[in-house]
Amino acid sequence: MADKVTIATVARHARVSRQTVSNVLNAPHIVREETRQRVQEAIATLGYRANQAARQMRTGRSRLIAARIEPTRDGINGSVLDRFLHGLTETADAAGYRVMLYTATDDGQEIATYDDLLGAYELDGFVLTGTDHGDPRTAWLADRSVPFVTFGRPWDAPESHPWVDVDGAAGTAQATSRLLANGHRRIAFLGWPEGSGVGDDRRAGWRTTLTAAGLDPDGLHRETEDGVADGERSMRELLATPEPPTGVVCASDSLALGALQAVRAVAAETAVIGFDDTPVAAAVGLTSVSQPLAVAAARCVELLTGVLDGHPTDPQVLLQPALVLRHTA
Amino acid sequence: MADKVTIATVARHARVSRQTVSNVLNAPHIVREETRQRVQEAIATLGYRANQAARQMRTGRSRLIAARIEPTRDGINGSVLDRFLHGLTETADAAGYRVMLYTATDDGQEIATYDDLLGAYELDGFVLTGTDHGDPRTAWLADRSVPFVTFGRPWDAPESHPWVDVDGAAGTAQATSRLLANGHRRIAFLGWPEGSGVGDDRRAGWRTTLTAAGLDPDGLHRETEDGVADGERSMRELLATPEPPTGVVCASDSLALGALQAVRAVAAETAVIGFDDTPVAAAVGLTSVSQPLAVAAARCVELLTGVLDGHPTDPQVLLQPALVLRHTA
DNA sequence: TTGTAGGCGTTATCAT
DNA sequence: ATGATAACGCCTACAA
Repeated sequence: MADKVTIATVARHARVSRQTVSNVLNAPHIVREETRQRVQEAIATLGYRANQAARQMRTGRSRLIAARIEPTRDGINGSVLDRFLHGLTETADAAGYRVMLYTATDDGQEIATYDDLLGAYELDGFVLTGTDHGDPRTAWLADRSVPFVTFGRPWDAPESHPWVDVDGAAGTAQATSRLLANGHRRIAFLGWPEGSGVGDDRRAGWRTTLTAAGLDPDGLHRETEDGVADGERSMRELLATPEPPTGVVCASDSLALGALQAVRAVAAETAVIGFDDTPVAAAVGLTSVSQPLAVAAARCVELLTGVLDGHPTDPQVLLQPALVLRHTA
Repeated sequence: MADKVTIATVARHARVSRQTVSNVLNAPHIVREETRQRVQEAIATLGYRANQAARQMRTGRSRLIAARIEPTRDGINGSVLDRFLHGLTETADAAGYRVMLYTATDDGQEIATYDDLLGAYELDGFVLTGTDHGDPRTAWLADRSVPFVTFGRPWDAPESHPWVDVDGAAGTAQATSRLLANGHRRIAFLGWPEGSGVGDDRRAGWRTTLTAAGLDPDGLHRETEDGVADGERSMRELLATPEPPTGVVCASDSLALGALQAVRAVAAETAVIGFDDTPVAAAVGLTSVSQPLAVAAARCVELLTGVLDGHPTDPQVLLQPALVLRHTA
């Protein structure tokens, strides 16, 4: 490794004081143009980079944000997080921040990790994913006034902290409308047990759309855990009813894939729409609701850096999903 | 936020000097047991955490390693990286390191990022994925003696740097053997154009196994880009030959999924085996070769921290994949 | 507009 | 075995 280039090296090279170099970096407007040029040149030729550790010691800011990486549970929906993280890293980078990863198996452990991360690395902020009712993590962070954003609404208290989310109800409403437009009248919904914010939201979009069309949603929905097998089982049940649905909207691509298998097993023609537009959906030709993940990630970074850099933006962002049409509906 | 707890706070609380606290942390053996206990207690009650920035300034080490997150290209194979990153984060954590993310669109840009990261954050090391023949990135890092490990062999010079890889040839050999054991004699291979280390390796496993069984592999393989549509097209070609294969081994789950669709389209019974055991494979019941990604990640961290902490281990690790049997073979 | 002095929290060196 | 002192690179007063 070459000799370390510090602010002093640059100062010597540009024949100015260290302070002037620092000013060029942090307050360019107070430096005379000619001097600024000379310093910039020196910086470029020497390949100087401000040492973050030293800067952090002085300013207390690390320009680091943390995000959790989860153990691809079901696998199919895991790719959502993957794409979100990628977007996060790109946008953070552009804003001069870096993303640090951590894992946690439960909320308690995750909070302990916050403590660690904050103490050791003085992280500037957190991006949380998968929040739910009464999330202890947000309370902990808020108590200590640690800046954070969640990707996902706080279902209890919508205005309690900055968040970015995708309008799931609008997504399932779009899906349901699509089926209605195609002439379907008996449209079912496959989702998760009542009580999860995300799941209830997605079901609501389907329900209100059906109701608005003068149709009765009763008996046309099934609730299970998220999984291909669960989706298949539920769909079989629906297909076995006296008046089986001719179309089904699902809360996830996993459920949709299961539904699709059930449909094909009995050689039915039932239309199927999934949620998340995962690679699996693309691969099997499944019509699915797509979340704008890159945009969501970018908004998260904007919100966070806005707070950090003192130019806060509108703290709640609800993005609209889009229906990606393929072969199944 | 509560008052910052520094080494001085702990020292005062335990009625020792700052240096003694530091010694308890970094060289416990030279501190008298009784003193050590008292200091440990103070650390615990105060919730003290060594400030990494300050430590880094002094030692020049950040306890940070970097890994790239890629834009889920095909999507199906993207989950491989996802699972690898998760493993990386977990193992690094256990070893006292943190993972920092970066993105890059090409090798040149990635190298520029190394420069940034090294200059600004003094990263301790890198974990590279997806290396190929004559990779400029490894050369750059080696030139500057930056510690790094690759997940993937340097196909040119196997001993040039530490790496961890999965034996792809062994994987396709297993797959081929499985088909042979099931009585298949015409076993095809769907892979990528010659020239990629990984692709050639996987094809070699199939070829040698067939040859060893006294069978002729000629004309039974197709090379395309990686994608579901490509796999389907190639498989259609093979199925249209006078003596179509009764089984096919694929270099990826994407190709295998395409192959499966081609097979089903003509209502053939051809056995299909994929590679990577992605969630898609699990979802559609595709038999696939599974890479031990968590283990690979753990080995990468071991290799890297071994070098960093001065107890280097065997620098080349080749792991064995396993065949996951499902419905398609 | 530019230069000087001090300190952020830690650890290495040296002295006790 | 323990303590004092200096230094890592930077930034923020303040002085010139």
